[in-house]
Amino acid sequence: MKTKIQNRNLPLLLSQMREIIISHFRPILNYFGLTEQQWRILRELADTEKMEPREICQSCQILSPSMAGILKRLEEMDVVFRETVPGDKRRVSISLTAKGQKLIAEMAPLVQRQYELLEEAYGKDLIVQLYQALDAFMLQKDTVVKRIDLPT
Amino acid sequence: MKTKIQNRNLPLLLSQMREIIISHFRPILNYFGLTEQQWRILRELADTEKMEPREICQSCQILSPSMAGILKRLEEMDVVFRETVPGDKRRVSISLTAKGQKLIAEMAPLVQRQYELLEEAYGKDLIVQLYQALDAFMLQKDTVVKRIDLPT
DNA sequence: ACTATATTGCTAACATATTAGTGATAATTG
DNA sequence: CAATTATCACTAATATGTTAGCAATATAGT
Repeated sequence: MKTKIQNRNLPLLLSQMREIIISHFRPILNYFGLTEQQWRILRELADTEKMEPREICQSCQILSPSMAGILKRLEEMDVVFRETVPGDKRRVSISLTAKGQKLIAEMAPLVQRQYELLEEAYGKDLIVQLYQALDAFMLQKDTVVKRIDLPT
Repeated sequence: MKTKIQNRNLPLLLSQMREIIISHFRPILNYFGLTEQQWRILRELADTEKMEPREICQSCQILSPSMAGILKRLEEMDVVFRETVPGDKRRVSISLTAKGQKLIAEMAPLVQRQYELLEEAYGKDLIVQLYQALDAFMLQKDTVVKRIDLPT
């Protein structure tokens, strides 16, 4: 036996990479009492203003069932609010409250400064190279990939 | 107000990238009744034979408290077993059972074939570029990065 | 109009993540 | 040797991930 997989584990490599980066920002989030998911959502809302849960799910890599609980807590924290979409009673729209905008404004310079420190430490080249590789891939993200046949 | 973060969200970009890749393998894992974490662990064990929980946690990006439950379930599935390390009664060692090795042997060719399909679809260049960027970063992963001062 | 289907957000149940903390053991120090 | 500290695996509590499925509403086709 003793089978080994010949290919490297690309998803794991990406997870490890992400962990290295996010570890430098986690202290900031913790300081403001936010979880990673909460911060991801607030940050998207800062860029896009109004978003519907489904859109937030897609861009923030969070599933709908998780989103329900997270949004509920963000509402209780009074940093986001929801309003129904006129003309479609199923849909709702999420936005930052004034308190939420104030929070973003307070965190933004700290986050940006930490990104600068990251570039200083690793060198701008490495970071740029990584962004380029990721962007090149993302441009083709809708490429159709064949799926292997699974035994029935 | 209306503050925006100037930098792109690198951790999110890496998560999205990972999701694109892993989505092509998830059907294989599901077919064999494995979760992503379970597969990650089995795959590492296939490469390294004996590993202690702490080592698995590090390489598989899983925290110790999660590991306890995951290993318990893998034991119940009879794909791994644990033995105590002689000379240190705190430590244990995890290995694949015969059944676990058989499972790996069965899955390996399917996983490898899917990696090939991935390369065919996206082009080898894109994949190589991505590996190079990640590897270059990983070589420097122990670089010391300054941390911003958080307001007291 | 009427039916069938799709979409949206939600809940339930279970698995895993996250953080803090525990008991047992080992290593270190005085 | 005794006392302190560190390490290791684990548990507890809560948050989120994952999968399946539901009710309400919207859309398309007849």
